Amino acid sequence: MTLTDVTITSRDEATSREAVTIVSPDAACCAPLTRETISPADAEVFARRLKALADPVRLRLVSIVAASDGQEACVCDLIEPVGLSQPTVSHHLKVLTEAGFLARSKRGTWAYYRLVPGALDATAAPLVSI
Amino acid sequence: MTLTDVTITSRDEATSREAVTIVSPDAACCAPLTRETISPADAEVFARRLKALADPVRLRLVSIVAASDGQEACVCDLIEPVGLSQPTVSHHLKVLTEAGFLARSKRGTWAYYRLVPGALDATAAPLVSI
DNA sequence: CCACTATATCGATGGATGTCAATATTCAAG
DNA sequence: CTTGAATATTGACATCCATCGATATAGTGG
Repeated sequence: MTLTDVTITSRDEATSREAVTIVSPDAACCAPLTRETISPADAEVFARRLKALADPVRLRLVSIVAASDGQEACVCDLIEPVGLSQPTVSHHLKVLTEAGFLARSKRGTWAYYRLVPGALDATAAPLVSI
Repeated sequence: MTLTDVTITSRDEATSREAVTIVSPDAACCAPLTRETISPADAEVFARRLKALADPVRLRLVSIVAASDGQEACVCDLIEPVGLSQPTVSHHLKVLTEAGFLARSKRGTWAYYRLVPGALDATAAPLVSI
């Protein structure tokens, strides 16, 4: 991403939120940044992924799927372990799928959710390099 | 970790009326777990930590602090970059501090927030081993 | 003590989210 | 085509959360 030096006005609740970037070194009066910071857009994307995981039920669902044979589990086998209603489990699985952590494949009447390889690692990696 | 009661008893008796379901000889009818799954309590704790990070503003705050000299930044230097009100920034910093990602130290009138070493890595680690 | 600055807390508010019951949809079997 | 089962979607509701303005608290200097 490109650096855009922006004179940040006061809190004029305008919509220019994407333009906030790191401070150029010459204007280092207050906070000398030694590295580049995450861009607002990247933070938004990353937060969305983390939010999909930041739920105890969804963490358990991912864990059960990951621990299942072939890293794949049927919905009917996920309802009982988490102890919630079928629509709720379906909702959580949808959130995880839309976030890229699970993938759905239907076989007959059953829907199987499998772990997307590398999805969890791809989310963990930016954390250590933040 | 403790192994929660993984009753792998299938719900086979549900269809015991007259339909003799043909079960494949490999007996992999439902969900054979090959590994241990996360406990509900651990999922709750982990989800709480992830939730503290799953916000674009907080991710940017952590990033700015991490990129600052000495991995430490004053509140007054964090308000402008994120473009939000001072109470809101203070709120986010509190959330991050209570979650163990930041630590606060007051010097004079100013409050400095610094990165807690290893906190991010400790959160990223369980993700890859889920 | 008083004024000023930096930060934290409080109260309110609009929007996001987790949950369920009811219903729709999809698919296999008769 | 009709029935039944597995799953997804919808609508409603309660709760949580990000944000702000107003205010309180703490620390510095006169």
